[in-house]
Amino acid sequence: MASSTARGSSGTVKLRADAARNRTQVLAAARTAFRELGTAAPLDEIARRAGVNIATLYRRFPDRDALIRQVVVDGFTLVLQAAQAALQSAEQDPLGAIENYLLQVVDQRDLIVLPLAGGPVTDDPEANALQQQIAAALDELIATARTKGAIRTDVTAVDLTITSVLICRPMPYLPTEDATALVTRHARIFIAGLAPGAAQPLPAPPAYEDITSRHLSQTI
Amino acid sequence: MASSTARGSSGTVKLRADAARNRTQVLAAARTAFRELGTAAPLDEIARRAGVNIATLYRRFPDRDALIRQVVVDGFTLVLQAAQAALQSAEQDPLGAIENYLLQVVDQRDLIVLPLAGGPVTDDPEANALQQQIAAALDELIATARTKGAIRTDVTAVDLTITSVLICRPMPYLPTEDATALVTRHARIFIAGLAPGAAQPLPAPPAYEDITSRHLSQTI
Amino acid sequence: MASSTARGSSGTVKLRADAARNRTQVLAAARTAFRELGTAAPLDEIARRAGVNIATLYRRFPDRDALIRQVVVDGFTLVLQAAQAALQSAEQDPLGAIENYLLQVVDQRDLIVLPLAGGPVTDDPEANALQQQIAAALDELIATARTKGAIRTDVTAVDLTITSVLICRPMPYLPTEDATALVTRHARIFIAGLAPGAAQPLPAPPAYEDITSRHLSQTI
Amino acid sequence: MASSTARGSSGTVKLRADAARNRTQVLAAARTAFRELGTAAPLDEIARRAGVNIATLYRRFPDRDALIRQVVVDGFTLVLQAAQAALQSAEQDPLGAIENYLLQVVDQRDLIVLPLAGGPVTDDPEANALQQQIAAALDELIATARTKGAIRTDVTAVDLTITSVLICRPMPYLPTEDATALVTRHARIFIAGLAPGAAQPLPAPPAYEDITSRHLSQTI
DNA sequence: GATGAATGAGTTTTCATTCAT
DNA sequence: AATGAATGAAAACTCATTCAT
Repeated sequence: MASSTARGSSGTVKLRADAARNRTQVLAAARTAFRELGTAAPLDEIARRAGVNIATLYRRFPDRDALIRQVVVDGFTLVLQAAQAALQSAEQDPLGAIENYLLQVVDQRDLIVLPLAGGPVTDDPEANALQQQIAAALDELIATARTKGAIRTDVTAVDLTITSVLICRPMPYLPTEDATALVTRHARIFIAGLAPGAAQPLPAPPAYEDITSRHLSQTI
Repeated sequence: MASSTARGSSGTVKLRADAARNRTQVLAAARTAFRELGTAAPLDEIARRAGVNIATLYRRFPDRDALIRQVVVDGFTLVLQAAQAALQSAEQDPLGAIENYLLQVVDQRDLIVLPLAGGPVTDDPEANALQQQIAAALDELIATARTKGAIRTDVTAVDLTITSVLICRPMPYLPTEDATALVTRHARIFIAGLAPGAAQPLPAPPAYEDITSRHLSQTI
Repeated sequence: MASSTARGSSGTVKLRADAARNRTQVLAAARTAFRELGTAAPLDEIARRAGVNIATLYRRFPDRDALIRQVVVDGFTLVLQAAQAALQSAEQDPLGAIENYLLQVVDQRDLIVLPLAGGPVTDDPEANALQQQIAAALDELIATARTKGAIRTDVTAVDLTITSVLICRPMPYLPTEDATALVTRHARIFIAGLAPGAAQPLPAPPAYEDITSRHLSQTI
Repeated sequence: MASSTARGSSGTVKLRADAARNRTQVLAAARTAFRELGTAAPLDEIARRAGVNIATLYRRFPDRDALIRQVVVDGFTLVLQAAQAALQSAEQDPLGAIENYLLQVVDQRDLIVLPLAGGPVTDDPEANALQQQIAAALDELIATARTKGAIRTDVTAVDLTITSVLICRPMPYLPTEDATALVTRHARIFIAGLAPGAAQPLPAPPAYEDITSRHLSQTI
């Protein structure tokens, strides 16, 4: 999928084997470079890490934005998979399903580059579509849990969204294991806070529409 | 303070009025530029936003690092104040004190630029000192709360630290109010999760020392 | 004028002496480079010829277009001066005035870089204004000459315009003197052809409006 | 001819049908690209316009020069045909023959890419030969006309040459019909100026030898 | 014979930093 | 103290050319 095809003017096309390999390597290098250096990371540094010539990078991704977009789409795909996997067990164990979702996001946070300081994600249709699917899945997850009385009634899918974003923010100067350990703890405490009866009611979240499209496309 | 003095070879000196004003403006511009563009934001862009010449910026801050350092120190100062303020009420209402701390950080998150992707904070003695004071205050806050049985026993000051970091991460493409609303909700749920009896015990956090000094100076 | 001022967002500003000198040199270098290599001439080659750093060139002219535009405007200015000078003697000697105009353009053709292959002139207001003044002056020149019966009645100002363009086209691989000699002869024959009674009536020219604005701005 | 053969080490060879078609398309694309963008036009842009792969272009034309050379030779061929056609009627109507020549050049100017700013034509034997034949034909045309007293005695074949060059210069930003109309008028006026008795004697042209070979090969 | 792909060598453009006013 | 200006070095981007399929 993302790793072996490219979109041209006439839809998705199959790449030659070596080209597909290069494309994958560039994306992997971009992912880590973006996390370490921000989305303004030098493109030739990315090419170097990927072991390809800078012009090869440009052949696959005509500009920085195209590269960012694909990295983001790849990340969104993983998030969607986590959400859909969680839905499987939502009926039996709603809170556990939410926990599974968040912890899976934590585990894969190195691969999930949500838009960072330094560069917007333009309105990419693929990203937008994924985003809506994620929202739908999280909505269902929350609805199921609420129906079963497994979570506070004032928690919404938006809260899972923003938590996903925060969890995935890179912390470049912490060793990966430490960052993961800290974020895991954070997620666990957050999940505990989802349980009903615990606390004061939450203030109203912004309307989902207000943070969608352009805006949310930037942050998850 | 930070806005009207500068450290030279002979210690802190009083600036001329216009110079002090320029310095303040540069710091404000840097703060927002860092949040929007990352700490690699062009220095002349910062000068432009501050309405001063690039050479004037250089006169105040010999290099990018000096500028970052001061912005971070200003942010740390605010965090420390929030922590110390919270300590005042810790005896009477420990969980409320923690809540006060976190919500105050949320409220001021626009002013708190904790180190971002794109540039490390070098070992600044002033930043390090503040960081230790923050750690001490949060330690005391947690200790008091734990003694009073107001929080789960497996929660530590480190959890407050990492939460502060996550809360303050910029979300450049969300309108400020929306970002704040979302983060506020996140903080409230997290705080609820701090209450005792709620959940499964947490995994052990990394040793505080492991994430301190160079490392933590980068992430809080 | 063009050599010592620059237009910023707040109108025309006086340049520092050294900056003005650099600006002039860059324009001179651009003029010849454009004639020799086309408007796609490497900008660093132009900077080199001007004896300034490439970044200095960019400081004065934010992109290639700005540079082209100014070179064109400078050329248009010379053409306008030639047309207005010719008007002085139009009453006494109409055909001689036209001849003076064309031969003056020939003489200065090295300084007159009318838009060349390789780069459009965007709709620059200054260029457009000059162009209209040129058209007005040539119109008057032709009208006077026609009234006096000094030229064929089917000749129009457009014919002078297009002739100016052709005359000024660079011939990079001819020695300057040869090119000038050849073009001078060409102009003289053309002028002879303007006399009345000589030849068959010409086919109608395109409407002036049709070749004005965007279009004519490209060719004179 | 030019469109269906290629010169290899063993002389001219017949191309396979598809190869010949590709070659023709490349030449046509090159012709327009050169007129629009100058002879420095990107080769892959030319390949794109021709609908062939860049490597296919290279197979036919080993370098840019070979491509330019063929385009120029094709143009020279058309010019020669026009000159020779004009010679047919030179005896009966000398001035009409000259007019026929120039107007035919005007009509075909889109197909005639005489060397442009941006790149020299190397000394191609085929081009040189054509050029000499053109010069001979124009010489004869002028000689005949002069003998018959149909033109001014100070006009030479060089004047026809330079006029041909000027006429053919591309005016990329004018609609083709407008450009042609304007140039047609220009040519008609010029032709009128050729008639005897009209004007002051012209200054001497540069010696034919001085502008021949390398130089003239660049400009006609 | 044709093409997708890769690359090295430019060229353009930006930016941190220093200098002269 | 502040600014306009200049510059070297880096980064973005393009393009001619060759190679493998």
